[in-house]
Amino acid sequence: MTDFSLDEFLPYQLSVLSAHISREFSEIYAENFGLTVPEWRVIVHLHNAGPVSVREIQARVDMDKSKVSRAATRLEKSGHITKETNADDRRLLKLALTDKGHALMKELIPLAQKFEQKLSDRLGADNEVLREMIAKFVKASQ
Amino acid sequence: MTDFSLDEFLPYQLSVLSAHISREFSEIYAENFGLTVPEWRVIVHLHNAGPVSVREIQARVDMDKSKVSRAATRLEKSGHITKETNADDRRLLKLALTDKGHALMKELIPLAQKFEQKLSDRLGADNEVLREMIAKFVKASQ
DNA sequence: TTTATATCGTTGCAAATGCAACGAAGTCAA
DNA sequence: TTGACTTCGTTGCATTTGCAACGATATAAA
Repeated sequence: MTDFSLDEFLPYQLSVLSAHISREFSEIYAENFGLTVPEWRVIVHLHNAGPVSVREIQARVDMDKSKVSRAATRLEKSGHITKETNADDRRLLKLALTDKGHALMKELIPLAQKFEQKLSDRLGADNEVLREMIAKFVKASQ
Repeated sequence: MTDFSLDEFLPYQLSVLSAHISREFSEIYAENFGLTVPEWRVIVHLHNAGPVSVREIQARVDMDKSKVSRAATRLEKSGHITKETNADDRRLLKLALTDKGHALMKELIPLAQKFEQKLSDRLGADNEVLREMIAKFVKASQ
């Protein structure tokens, strides 16, 4: 009988690891701010990149466009972003943070940085090497 | 304005990496055998561990019990596993692979090993170190 | 025995998901 | 200008998900 251990299967390990860490972090911003993961990704990207289209976010943040669209709708309803049509190309939207959105980011970013620090502590001596390797692996897998 | 890059945020990187690799692999067994990820996890665990309860799988395979239960129901319908009640404790189920289930595993395991090899090639010199570090990280995060 | 409490697997339900299809808007060649 | 084709964001739909609640069974104390 062929032997095979799920525990040592890299796709499985990565999935478990990612799920645990995502949940750990999302509990922070879900509890405090009522955000979902897609909303978090959209709002962070808008904070970094400034006003952009749905298509732009979709490409940069690894989410289906319907997921982006729905997250953007919720963020608009909660007053964190605005949606305008791009005057140059009226197929495109221009999503942008509101003042309320910026204020939210001002609270969220320190929490994210604190969480990053927590992960670094958890990794100890492996921290930098592991991060570099994962970054390389991400690129090689895209 | 505080700066924060999603690209360098470890939870995000892990999520993207895990999603890509899971999809890459699931395309193999989804196309060829019509399995979902939860079904794959259940059937692999049964192959390794022999007959066990839903509770046992839930704990060992990092899935909610409802997910395990539904995957098991589908696997039973497709003839890959059987469900019996445990005679010693009639609250428990005893899930076990059928001959058809064993035959499926005999085909699937080589594909999984081939995929592992592909990932190892992709990782190159990082392969062993990264795997060790991830295993450690998984344990530290549980 | 009776009663209270815990555990097991299933199910109902609301929310989230991926995917395809859609209308609107843009492009470009005939 | 027309018509074919592409791209954008939204939406419909079937499926999956997480979570809580449930009945059934087991355990243990009164």
